Amino acid sequence: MCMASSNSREAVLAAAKRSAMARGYNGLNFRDIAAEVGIKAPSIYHHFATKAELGAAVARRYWEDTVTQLAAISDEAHDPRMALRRYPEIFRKSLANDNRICLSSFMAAEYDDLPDPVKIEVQGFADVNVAWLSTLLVDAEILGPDESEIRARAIYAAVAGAQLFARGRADIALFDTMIASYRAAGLLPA
Amino acid sequence: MCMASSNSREAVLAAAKRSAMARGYNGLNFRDIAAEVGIKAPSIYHHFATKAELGAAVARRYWEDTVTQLAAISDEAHDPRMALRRYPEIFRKSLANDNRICLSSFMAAEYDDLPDPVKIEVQGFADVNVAWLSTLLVDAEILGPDESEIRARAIYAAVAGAQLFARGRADIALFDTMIASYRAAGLLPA
DNA sequence: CAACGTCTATCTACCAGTTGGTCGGTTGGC
DNA sequence: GCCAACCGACCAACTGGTAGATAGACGTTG
Repeated sequence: MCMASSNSREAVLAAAKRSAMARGYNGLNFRDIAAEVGIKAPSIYHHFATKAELGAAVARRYWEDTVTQLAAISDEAHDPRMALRRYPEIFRKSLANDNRICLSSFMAAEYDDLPDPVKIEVQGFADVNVAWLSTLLVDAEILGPDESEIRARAIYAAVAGAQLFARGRADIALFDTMIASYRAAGLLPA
Repeated sequence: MCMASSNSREAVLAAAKRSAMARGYNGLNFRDIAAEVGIKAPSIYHHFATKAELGAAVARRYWEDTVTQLAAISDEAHDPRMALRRYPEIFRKSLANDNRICLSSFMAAEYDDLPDPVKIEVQGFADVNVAWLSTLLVDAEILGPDESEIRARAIYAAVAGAQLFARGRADIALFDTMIASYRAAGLLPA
């Protein structure tokens, strides 16, 4: 019995992503993923040669999905300020989804144990976030192009930090409070 | 051959702390710690009954040490603004020490896998940071007591986030840039 | 003072569970 | 008949943890 080629692969990728957002790269494990997908562990090797490869694929898919979400936000918004205002939504959604966090934060913590291909894809997530923020900060005329990237990095780190803090208390309201505080302080546009 | 009672216990605690700041609670492992201390793994059970107990002791010691460091900063500083300015130093030191990070950030990520006693001690670290920041924000007349705690939490999360980001690139200069950006934006007092 | 028991810190040897990964075989669609 | 997708059985490495023995420091007692 075999399903259409890509179905299992996609299902593995999706299950692994969910797991990685809750338990990190070290927490990823073939048996649990397989069980969730409804196949056996060795079958995963048919789609991914090693754990490192699976991890890299998960991280890559993660930032690709994020590009889509960010694009959706900028497209829907009437002006760049409005889009920037909605930025924290992405991080909020993870918390709302079983107290999970950004895969990139988790894996930045696990830095020492990460195979190189995984590291590269993890950095990709931060890169696309910073690029999006930087562009919008310029478009919204909040900062000039010379300062926007640095500020974008600061915003990304701060929002990710708030997400991590809220996870540690399993309290999403804390996340909202911190984002509001960033706005009040001037880090994020009000 | 046996050493004075507390020496090994302290050495285990110190080695475990270093390891936890690099590889988290899940990365803690009795054999490596024992090897670093110069004893065998089962000997650790003479000082700590379980891994959870060791983890909790490490986390507790961690925030106790932080209380000392924070107190030193406020004591040395001539005014509260000066003390606040030096706050990021603590996080910077971990990065300078082999790209390690705040144990509390790491364990907030590992939240799902943490035994309850460990969770409690980990939250203690954030608590003492927030309390210290909150007091100084009021003393420096930057904020009133009604807003200071919320802002303190935001600052803590932002600085921890910057630390995490910098670790993900193994680049301490990024940390400095982000802190500078927090100051420019108004999150931290300039 | 010597003999004794005791307590602490440590050891060696071992165990069961989990992990990433391998091997050889089966199944079913094209 | 071929090939992708899958399976059961297995393995070596590593994990937290246990059992039982040993070696030395120390106070007590004959």
